[in-house]
Amino acid sequence: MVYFMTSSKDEACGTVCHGNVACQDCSLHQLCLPVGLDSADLALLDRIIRRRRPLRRGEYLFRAGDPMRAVYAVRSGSVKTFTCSSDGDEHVTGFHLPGELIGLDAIGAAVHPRSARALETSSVCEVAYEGLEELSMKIRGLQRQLLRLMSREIHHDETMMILLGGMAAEGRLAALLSNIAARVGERGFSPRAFHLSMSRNDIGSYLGLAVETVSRLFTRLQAEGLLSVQRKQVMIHDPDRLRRLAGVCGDGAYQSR
Amino acid sequence: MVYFMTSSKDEACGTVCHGNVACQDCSLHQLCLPVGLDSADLALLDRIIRRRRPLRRGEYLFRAGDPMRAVYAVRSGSVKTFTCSSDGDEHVTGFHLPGELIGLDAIGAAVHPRSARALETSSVCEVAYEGLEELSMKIRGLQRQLLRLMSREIHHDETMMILLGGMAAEGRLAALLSNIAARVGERGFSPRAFHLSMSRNDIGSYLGLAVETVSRLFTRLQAEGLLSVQRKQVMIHDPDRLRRLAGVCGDGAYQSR
DNA sequence: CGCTTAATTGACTCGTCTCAACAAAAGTGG
DNA sequence: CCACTTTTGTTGAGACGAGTCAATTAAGCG
Repeated sequence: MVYFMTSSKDEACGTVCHGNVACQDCSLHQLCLPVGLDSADLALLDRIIRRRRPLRRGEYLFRAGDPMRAVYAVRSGSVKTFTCSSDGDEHVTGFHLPGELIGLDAIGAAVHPRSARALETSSVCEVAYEGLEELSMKIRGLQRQLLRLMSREIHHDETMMILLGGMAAEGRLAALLSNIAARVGERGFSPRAFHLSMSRNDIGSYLGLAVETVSRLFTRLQAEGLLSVQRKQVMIHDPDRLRRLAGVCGDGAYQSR
Repeated sequence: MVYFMTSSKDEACGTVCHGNVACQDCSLHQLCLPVGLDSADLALLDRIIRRRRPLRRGEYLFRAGDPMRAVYAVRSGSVKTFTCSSDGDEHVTGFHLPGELIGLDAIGAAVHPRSARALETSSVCEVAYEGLEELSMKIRGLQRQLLRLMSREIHHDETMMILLGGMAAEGRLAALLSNIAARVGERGFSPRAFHLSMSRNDIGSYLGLAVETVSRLFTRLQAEGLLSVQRKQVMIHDPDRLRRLAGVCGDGAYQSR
């Protein structure tokens, strides 16, 4: 199993792939599709899930235009989704951490509208969509969780729209970092110190900023003592101030620029 | 029934509210939740739907923070969804035409994350969420359509993210106008000439632009002969060129700025 | 028919992009 | 294992698109 020989440096969340664990034994149990299912239901769910061999950094999970046959759950590592513009360069639409579902935007047209590739060595569960639809009719908890996850995705994307439409560069980066910190935290790792698996280019593309701007912002935030960063390793010193920069108030409302 | 005495000028899509039509007899049948249901199923669906009295322009359908008990389908008129920033001004997250569902972003947290208010006199169907979850377990076609609509919403929001993150002001407005034109067209009205029910302010907020910029863009697009606009009435003269400005190529890919 | 709100237009400012150079990693092959 | 190339990230200087402020006009609305 040569695939598992990835350096720890190459793992964003520290999650190491342990081969073919069933949903039942998966540590992402309480974040992913299985939330609220009993072990009988989990056994049914397992039947429509295929654990693929891990993807190496840069490998495609699927490409824009591929027919949609499954949705995917990240099990370890991280994945980005993106479109290519006519002149060839990418626009990143999302970064996906373990426990998160990819491909939910493809259900409507039965075709994947974006491409997905691994940001680092990553393993992924493939959930046959037909089976998922079928099972959701039988297992109330599964349907509920699927709808919940899709709803959250909508909410997250709306939040990004507000961010991109209403906040200046600094706020955008602060929001992304706060968001990643929170998600890393939910997965049981320190929200204060983590590894960014994506390049500055990807960050810029996601936030609608030039790479140079992203780089300058990191330098600025570091100078202001909010965080320290070297290369891809980030340490957050003042999470509250970072969140305030990101425009989130106590009540979750956003402040305009 | 004083509510139905709205001037035709006040209706974005020309759809006039006809009172308590059942889903079966609704002209939005093939766009809304009922897609693919037979009349027995439609009768069941009708039982969880309440037709509310029409909203007048500016009336709230729900407010950010309200507990989520239902999702809503626009029946006539149009509705905007938005958040308020801490200093009180709005950020618009969506415009919703007849047949479109509102409140799908609230399922995850069981609380509405945004507010919704009518842009003009509008009628709306209230779909009790608990009933919808229940019924989707029984009616395969309903589940399928609900998932499809949510997936399309995700796809649409991603497209907006790409737009806001990657395109200049002109492209953003062109994209919005093309999009509205297409949706108006799907609803059986002319995609070449329509009424914008939202203010320049709303458009600016939605596109992440200042009102003044929106105004100047309209003037510029008109000067270039792409469209003519007076007040809220828009006539598109060159839909292809507009779509090209919006950055959409034949294959649906986007071009960067 | 005034009053208020919405839309337009102009002048000026500023944030972010672009272009360009350079530095530091990270691969690549002898 | 080291020299070389390529990729990725950082920094600086200048340009420009879109924001802000301010004034004016045009619509709605009571």
